[in-house]
Amino acid sequence: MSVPAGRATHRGGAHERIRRTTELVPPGRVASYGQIAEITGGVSPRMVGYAMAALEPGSGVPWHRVVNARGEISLPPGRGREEQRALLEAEGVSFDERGRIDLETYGWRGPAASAP
DNA sequence: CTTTTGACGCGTA
DNA sequence: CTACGCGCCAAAA
Repeated sequence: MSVPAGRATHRGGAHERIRRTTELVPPGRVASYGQIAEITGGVSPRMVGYAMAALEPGSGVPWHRVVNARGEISLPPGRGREEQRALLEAEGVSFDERGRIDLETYGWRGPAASAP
C-alpha cells in the first residue's frame, strides 16, 4: 500500500470519480446532483455541478441525465437547457407543464438497481 | 503561490 | 409558492 494516505480509497480527480458515477445512470432515468454525490462518496452536490460544468463535449458522459433535486434541469437557458430536455425526451423521459420530471417515475434507483 | 469560476441542497421566514 | 443565506470544494490560468 504505497498510498500517501488521506483522500478516499482511490486518488485521481474528484471529477473523474463523479464522471464514472454519472456514466452508471441508465438511459431513460435521471439522477440528482445530490444522488450522484452520495453514490460517489466524499463529494458534495456542489462538486457534482462543478464537475459537470467541466465536461467536454463528446466526453461520453451522460450529463443530460443529471438534474436537480426537484427534478428540474439546472442549466440556464441558452446554456444547454433545451438540449438536455431534448436528449431526455428522446430517451422517453417526460416533463410536466412546469418543466419538471417525476423522480418517482424516472429517478434512478442507484447502482444497486442495475445489479440483481 | 493566488485568483477566478461555477450544471446544488437545504433550512428558515 | 418566493426569497435569502450558508455550506462545499476543485481545476485551470
